[in-house]
Amino acid sequence: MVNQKSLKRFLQYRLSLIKFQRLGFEKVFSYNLGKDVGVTAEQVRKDFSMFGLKGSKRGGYDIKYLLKTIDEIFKRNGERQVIIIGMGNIGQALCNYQGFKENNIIIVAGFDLDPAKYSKKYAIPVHSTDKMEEVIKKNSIRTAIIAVPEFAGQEVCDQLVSLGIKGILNFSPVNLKVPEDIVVNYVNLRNELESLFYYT
Amino acid sequence: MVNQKSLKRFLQYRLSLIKFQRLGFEKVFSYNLGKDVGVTAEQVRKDFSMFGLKGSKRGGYDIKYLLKTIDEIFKRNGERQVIIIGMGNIGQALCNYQGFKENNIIIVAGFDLDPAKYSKKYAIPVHSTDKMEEVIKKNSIRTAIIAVPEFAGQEVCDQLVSLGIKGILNFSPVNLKVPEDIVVNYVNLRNELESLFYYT
DNA sequence: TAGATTGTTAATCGATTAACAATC
DNA sequence: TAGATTGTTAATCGATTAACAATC
Repeated sequence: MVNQKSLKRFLQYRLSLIKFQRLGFEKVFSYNLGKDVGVTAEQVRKDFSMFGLKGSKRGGYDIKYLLKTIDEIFKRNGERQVIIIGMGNIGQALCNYQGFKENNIIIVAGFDLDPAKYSKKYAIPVHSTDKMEEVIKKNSIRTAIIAVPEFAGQEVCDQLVSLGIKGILNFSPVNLKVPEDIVVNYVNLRNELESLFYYT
Repeated sequence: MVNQKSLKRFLQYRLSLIKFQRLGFEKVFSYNLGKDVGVTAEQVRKDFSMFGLKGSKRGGYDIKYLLKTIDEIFKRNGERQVIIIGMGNIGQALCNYQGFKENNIIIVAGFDLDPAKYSKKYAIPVHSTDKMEEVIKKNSIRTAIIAVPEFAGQEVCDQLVSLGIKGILNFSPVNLKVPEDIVVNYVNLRNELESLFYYT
């Protein structure tokens, strides 16, 4: 399986490439990108070669070509759909997050156990978790965000996997057990902040 | 400097220890903790020994003692104060985040360039960035959250460092250049989600 | 061409895991 | 005591970096 870290670097390369393009550049060298993103030039070349991105031994890399290929890697040309399970604090914030909308990531629906949340007051429709299967099948969803409390994390994860979800962004503070073809990215906001108090 | 990854594991050990305690246990072995948190028993023992946490060669580790020591590492006994720079979508969500409040992390104030945000409509007071110095000095703040757009990330970071901030939680998609005694934790929600579409 | 940069193999580095002596 | 677990040193592993031949 592909290196998750390098995938995330590609998204940073992309931002950097757009910057260079705006400045009028058409080509970049590995050390230009590396410096801007904060990695070595070797890392950039290694990442590119792993994904088959080719440069020219004199002229460096063509920005347009790189951007086009990176866009393909992340399916940026189509609409990218995702669902959220758990409409608490984090779930609600994410469904309003501009950073997703601006990058044609569509949050199709949210799911929650609490019927009080099925009203129309959110930016996305919110359903009972019973309807997960229906929504996933109808839209061929492959990607989901788990934003439920600790106790429900693994159970929700198991459901999602059984419904064909391949990639999970997990905000619950649980180490999820998943089959090896499923990818989980962990975000634990509390730990990221709290660990800094060590230095206080 | 201390390993950031191991610091974050300690916070997971803590959650796990609390679970064991609720179940009536007073002692745990390294393999109990490891299994629950999703790391090896060797990792647990290594982490503990790096921070000087001692167990008994027969009875394992004392839960109360571990929790007490971990609480000290993260200054959990006092009030832990932090500020947010950038009251956009992410900043607003964070200042309502229960996960912080429940763990005596206090967001003292938010800062933003937009005067329209200085009103009283948020859970925390929001000021002009001009007032950062005053607030940081008065409260002896050492920890800050950067939630500004890309273009402002580095500038805000430089300001914070010059005002004595030691730990930064950075939500802006920028590789921050900081002196080596400053610790930056990166959270890039968009990258974490978008990288999953590779598997779609 | 000469110089510069890519692409890839080898070396390094850091973190994780294995092994095992110490010992409760 | 015998058995089990810690604490730590050595081995492994994976990812990053260095080196350099290929070549534009």
